[in-house]
Amino acid sequence: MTTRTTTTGGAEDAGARLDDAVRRVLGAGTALRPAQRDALAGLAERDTVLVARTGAGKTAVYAIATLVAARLTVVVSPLIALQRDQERALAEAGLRVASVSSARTAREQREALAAAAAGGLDVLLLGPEQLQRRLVVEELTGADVGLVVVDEAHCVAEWGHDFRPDYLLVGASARRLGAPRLLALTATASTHVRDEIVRRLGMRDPRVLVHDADRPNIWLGARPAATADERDAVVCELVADAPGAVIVYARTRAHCEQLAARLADVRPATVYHAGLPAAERAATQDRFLAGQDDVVVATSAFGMGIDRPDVRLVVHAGPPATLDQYYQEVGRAGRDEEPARAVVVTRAEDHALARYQRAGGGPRPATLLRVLEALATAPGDQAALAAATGLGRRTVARALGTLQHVGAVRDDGGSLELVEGADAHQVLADVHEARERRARLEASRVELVRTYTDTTDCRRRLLLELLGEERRDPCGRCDSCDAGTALAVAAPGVRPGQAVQHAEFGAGTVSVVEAERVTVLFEDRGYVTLDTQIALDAELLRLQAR
DNA sequence: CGGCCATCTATTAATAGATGGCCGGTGCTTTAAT
Repeated sequence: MTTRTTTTGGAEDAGARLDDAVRRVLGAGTALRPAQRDALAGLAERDTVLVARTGAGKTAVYAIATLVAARLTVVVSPLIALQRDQERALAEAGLRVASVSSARTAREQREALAAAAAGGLDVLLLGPEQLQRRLVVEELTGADVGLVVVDEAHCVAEWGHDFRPDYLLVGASARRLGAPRLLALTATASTHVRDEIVRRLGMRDPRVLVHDADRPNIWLGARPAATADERDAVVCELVADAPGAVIVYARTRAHCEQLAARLADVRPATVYHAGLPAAERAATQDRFLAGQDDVVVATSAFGMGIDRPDVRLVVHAGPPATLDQYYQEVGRAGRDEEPARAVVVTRAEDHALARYQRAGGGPRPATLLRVLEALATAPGDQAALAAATGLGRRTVARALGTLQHVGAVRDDGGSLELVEGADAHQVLADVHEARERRARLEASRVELVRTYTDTTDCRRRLLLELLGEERRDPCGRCDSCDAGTALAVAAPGVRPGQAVQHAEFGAGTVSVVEAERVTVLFEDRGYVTLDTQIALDAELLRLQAR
């Protein structure tokens, strides 16, 4: 175990250290961008959520912070492929970096952890699952961890609940490493996703910095279709007419295959989804990134790490899962700042799939009871609980995430404990309540996608307000603005972020303001779209003073 | 919730239409067998 003491020689010294770190990471003559400067200032004192577009240099932020602090930074990253990219970039900047994942041999993993514990590393990259391994926890507990970075932090909110439950445990794991500072990074997050990131990671009084949400060079549009055939025909027509590189998003693997086959007459297209062999997926991605292929038809699997500058069109054949995800996928267009387009083509029935996929289930009450019993009689870590209950590790992780969320379980230095006085029936009731609330929120997020696809108001304003940026005027770069159907907002005083009280739905926050409608995020109901004038006139909705 | 496939039913015997059941996205991990 090594504890490094940093000599703090006043502000001048700190300033010099920062300048030196900036030079080392960005190269001589490159200045920090505003987003980077904001994030770095104050990171030493407070947990931070940084929402900034891809390419804004989020990696450089923690690289610089690491050099300034001269302590170990642990980076939680969702994909091994991303870890690999980051490792390369950080090594190029001269940082001592390693990663722990199943892509590494047991020996490499031990060496990386030993180096981390001995002060021989600047950055250690790993996935959330690794933080549940005893070996990893023990080594890192002895390390001098100053900062935990959660990269692609929207995964905490979007994947934790069902898909990758270990994401729900990242906050507790981070605190176990000696309560280091937390930095959450993401390119896109609506206000409620940001809130959830903060809550789930257990951040204390964090700064939430949002930069450059808008991508002004991307024209936004939506096209309705009466039938599936018409929808796919419109998609093909859009692809045929588009210059340069195109990404087509579909919701199912089968639909990807169908669309690619149909496109073959128009433009050659490759398919990308998680059902394909890893080697084929990698080859498809490489060919697209290298500019050898220009059209990819993909599910949402084609996402993080896709950074090709000259994508001219992103088409969605069917509605995206959520608007958060939509903006993330749209954001892969026009990274070179040249004009690009994003069009979603939908048929009303297509929203059904999203409703199904987001309904979610969560652990069954019987499963929760077994885990609760095991916790009462034999507390231990995740692996021990899996053995004690006879449940899979994944099931246990899911149950623990759920139980932590309702405050029934505490993660205390490697061992999980039942909170004193927790009553099983009460816990199950709390879980049920939390699940109902979540189901309502998820259902409302699906409806919000419909609000977007169906609006005749300015689409950009709608998207940006959801992401927490207020726009008063139509953007002039979407189909609604082109058609002249986007109107200035009629009801002044109803603004994004405004706290409101609704007669039936209770307390909420204004999320999106259209000309005649307002979408409010209610704490208990999720997103609800109301006719502004009617709601105000009937006194259903009251604006709260700040 | 809706699409798709297999099976069933009805009826101018090979095909149309109805019915029921199943499936749908995202990635880490680890282990067992070559």
